[in-house]
Amino acid sequence: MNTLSYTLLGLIARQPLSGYDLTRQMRERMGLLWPVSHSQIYPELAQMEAQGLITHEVVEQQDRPAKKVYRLTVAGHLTLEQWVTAPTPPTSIRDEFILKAYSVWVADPQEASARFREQEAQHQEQLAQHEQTLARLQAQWGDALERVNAPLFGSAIALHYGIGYEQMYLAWLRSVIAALESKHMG
Amino acid sequence: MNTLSYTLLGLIARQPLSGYDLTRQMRERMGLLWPVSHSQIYPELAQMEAQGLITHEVVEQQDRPAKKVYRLTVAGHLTLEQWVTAPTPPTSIRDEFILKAYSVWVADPQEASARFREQEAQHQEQLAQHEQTLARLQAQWGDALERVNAPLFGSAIALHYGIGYEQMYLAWLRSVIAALESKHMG
DNA sequence: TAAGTCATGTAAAAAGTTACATGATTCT
DNA sequence: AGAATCATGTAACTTTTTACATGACTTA
Repeated sequence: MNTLSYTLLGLIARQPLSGYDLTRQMRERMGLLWPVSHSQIYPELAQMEAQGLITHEVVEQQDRPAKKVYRLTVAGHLTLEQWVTAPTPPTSIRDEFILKAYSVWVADPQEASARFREQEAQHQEQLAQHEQTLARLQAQWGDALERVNAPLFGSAIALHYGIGYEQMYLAWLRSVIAALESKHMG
Repeated sequence: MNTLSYTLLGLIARQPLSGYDLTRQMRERMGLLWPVSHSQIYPELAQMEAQGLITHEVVEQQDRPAKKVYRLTVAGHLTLEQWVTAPTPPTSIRDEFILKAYSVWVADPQEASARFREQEAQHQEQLAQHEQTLARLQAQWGDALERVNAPLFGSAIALHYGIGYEQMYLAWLRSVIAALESKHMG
C-alpha cells in the first residue's frame, strides 16, 4: 500500500470509477495535488483488486468500448478510513522553484526577476481557477459544503488549502520581485 | 542532470564541501525542501565529476578520516546559473496530509480533528524553528541579507517562503479544526 | 569497551515518468 | 479519411527509499 493506492481508494469511495475515469480525475482534480499517469494507475488497480480492496464489473456500452468499473469492498473502505485517521509524518516541500530561489544569488537579478514574474503569472492563473471552482461549488451546494460526512466537505477544504497556498505563494513571489528589482536599480 | 544534482551544485557553490558535509547540509538545511540520503549523494557526485561540473581534492585530517572535498568547475558554475535562470514548470503539492483531508469525510470527525491538531503542533514547531533561524541571520547580518548577489539572499528568501508556508498551513489547519469540532458537537 | 560521529560507498526495492502498443468509436 | 476521445495495458528508464557494508577515530 502506497499513497497512490490510498488516493485511488479515496476517489472510488465517492463513486464507482473505471481506470480511465480515474486517470481523468487524477489529472483534472488531483493534478496539482498528486499527479500520476495511467501507466501507474492500471497496474495499481490490479494489485488493489488482488488485495481485496476493490472489485470490478465490466460494463458494456453501446457507443463506446466496454470498461471495467471499480468499487470499494468493505475491506477497501476500512483501509481508507484507517489511512485517513492515521498520523501523518511531516512532509517536505519539494518545489524546484524554491530550490532555485535558494541559489538565485548566482544569477543576474534582472533575469531572475523575469522568472519570478513568470511564476507569478502561473500562480495567479491557478488561484483564479481554484477560486472559480470553489465559487461554483458554493453556488451549487451552499451550506452543504460544511457537512463533515459528505464528500463535498473534503473537496471544499482541499480547495481552501489550494487557495491559501496560491495566495501565500503570490505574496512571497511579489516580495522577492520587489527586492530583486529595487536592488539592481539602486 | 536532475534536480538533485542542481541542488548539490547550489550548495557547493557557496563553499567547497565533502559528500558527508553535503549529506549533513541536505538534512539540516534542505531537509524540508528536498530530502535525500547519502546513498543518493555519493553516486551523484561521481557522475557530476565525470561530467566535469565538479572536481575533488582529498584532504587528509589528523584527527578524523580523510575526506574528498568538492568544488565547482567553471562549467559547473555555468550549469547552475543556467538552471536558476531557466523557466520552471508548475510544481505539484504532493502533500499526503492534504490528500487525507480530501477523504476526511469517510472518518469520524473527532478522530480526524485529533490528527489535524497533531499537524498543528508539527507546523507550529517548524514555524518557530524558521523564525528563529531568520532572527539569527538578521541579528548577525542585518541589511546584508538584501544583497541579491550574496548567498545569504538566497537563504533569506527561502526562509521567508518557509515561514509564509507554515503560517498559511497553520491558518488552514485551524479553520478545518473549527469546522470539524463545531459540527460533531452541534 | 561500547556508543557515537566522521567518512564513503554498494545493492535492492519501490515509486514515478516516458515511451511503446493496440483497438473501438465519434466527430469533422 | 483523419483526428480526437474512450479504453486498457506493457516496457524501459529514472528517481527515491531502505537496507547492507566497512572502517577510522573520539568520547564517555
